[in-house]
Amino acid sequence: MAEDSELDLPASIAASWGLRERSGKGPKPGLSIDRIVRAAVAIAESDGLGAVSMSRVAADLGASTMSLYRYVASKDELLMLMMDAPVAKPPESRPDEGWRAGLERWARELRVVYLRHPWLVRVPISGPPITPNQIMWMEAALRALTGTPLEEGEKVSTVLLLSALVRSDVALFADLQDAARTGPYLQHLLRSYSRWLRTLTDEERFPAVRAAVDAGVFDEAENGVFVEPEEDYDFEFGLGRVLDGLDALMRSRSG
Amino acid sequence: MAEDSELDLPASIAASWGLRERSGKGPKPGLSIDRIVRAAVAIAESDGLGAVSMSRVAADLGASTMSLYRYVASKDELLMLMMDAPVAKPPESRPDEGWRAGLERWARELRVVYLRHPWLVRVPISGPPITPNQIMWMEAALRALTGTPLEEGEKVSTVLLLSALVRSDVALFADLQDAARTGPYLQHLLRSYSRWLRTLTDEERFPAVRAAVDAGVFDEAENGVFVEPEEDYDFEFGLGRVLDGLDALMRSRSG
DNA sequence: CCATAGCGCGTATGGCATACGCAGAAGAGG
DNA sequence: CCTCTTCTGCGTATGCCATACGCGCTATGG
Repeated sequence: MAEDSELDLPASIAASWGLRERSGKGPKPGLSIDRIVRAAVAIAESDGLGAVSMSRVAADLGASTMSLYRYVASKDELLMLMMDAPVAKPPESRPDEGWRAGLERWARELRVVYLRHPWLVRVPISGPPITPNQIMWMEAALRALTGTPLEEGEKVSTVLLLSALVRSDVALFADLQDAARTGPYLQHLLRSYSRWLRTLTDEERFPAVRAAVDAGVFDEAENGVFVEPEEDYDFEFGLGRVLDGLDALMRSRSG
Repeated sequence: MAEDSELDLPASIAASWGLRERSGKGPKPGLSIDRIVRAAVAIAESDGLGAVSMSRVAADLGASTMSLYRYVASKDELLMLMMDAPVAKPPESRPDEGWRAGLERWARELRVVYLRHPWLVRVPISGPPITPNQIMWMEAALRALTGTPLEEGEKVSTVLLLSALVRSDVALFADLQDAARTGPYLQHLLRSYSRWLRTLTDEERFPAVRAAVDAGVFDEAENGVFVEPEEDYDFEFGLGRVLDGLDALMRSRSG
């Protein structure tokens, strides 16, 4: 009864925090959570998240499908662990830089990680983060905000806001990549998005959308700009606005 | 060759824009896209997006599974149409209110719609919006920004940013609802999130997270606050920051 | 009146996650 | 050394799922 709260965390998650004791009995395990997660990530990396099935992962490891369930209770658990793997270590905090530079760097680096693994935004999220690396990223962002006049709740809200910004930005890129994989059909649809939008929106009912379309805002996808989004316009704009808004709040408090 | 660009839009999407001519031949259709979408939405509403299958939709309509494919080319298409249905009509623009009040109202109303239909954030998005109501919401937001010193691209970025804010906020609520549906297991896990976070994070490696936990930031889920989030703290904070950031940018330009 | 286009749907295929149980491996305690 | 317990890999089976295909029918335009 003393440790009942210990027991209801998924076993593999507990393992990722290093909280499992091997009983030493029984046969030596032929696989490991780590190898399974790595294999699953490799599949997502090359063929997209949709290609990750228990049978495929097992086949790539030369094992049978059901043997995976000795290590992972369900596919959902595997997905949770997959989300934790590629984010690796968050950026170190530099004491010399202010909160703004710190958050900027944090958000940009998170975005780079997500861009390298676009399938991350496709994992259906089921609850707040509990895996180690996810928490470490949160720690890094919160650390950049220590010493600011924000309340704790506001700091967490800020981190959520920045994460949402990164995820939504990368989602646009993931769309393009998925489309490219699915075949030329969706790809063509995306490329002609601007044209379609113009066809469907008449000047009377959609003047504002038309203005944006005619200004060429949606032509990015038609050229290749979207495909190598090292420095993305949308993202930098959103990041700038959010940080400006934080700056305004802090100034109104400290001064 | 003149109309080739007309042909590669999914038929049901074209129908939702009112672009289909019925040929009048053949038997009378026993179903309609509208009824199918409504039935699918009803299922998502009551049992979650995961319960929406072609067979379930057909059964609820008293039809066979395959008959649905006469109206909808694929389940993905159905999902697209489902996303369009509940957002209905966006708020009307009020000429007397400024951009800030307009965007505030827009974001809050969008959030209310999403909160009423939390499954919306669970639909895997596959590309930019093309359905009529989605575009009308975009129009409404862009309209609130006409007359501001923002460039067209910046206006669109702003709308994307606000949508991301709404979606990420509602996603938290959707987690809770899904957990409640899945059974008491996940529900309990979510309720004890704060406790778990505290157990897993030691003071040395996670001082900032600990500070937030100890300040009670994550206790919301433990009480019922999260469940009736009519006015949510995170959301209003994020919205305020983004609008403040926009305000700063506009001031720096117009003055 | 009949060709044709649109309709409903039965059947079949190939995928998926995963429950269950068996057979064997290997350390633990006597 | 023996046996019991625990853990392993995995074959089999269940019940979902989306959807390709083709047949029989219907109603209308020519």
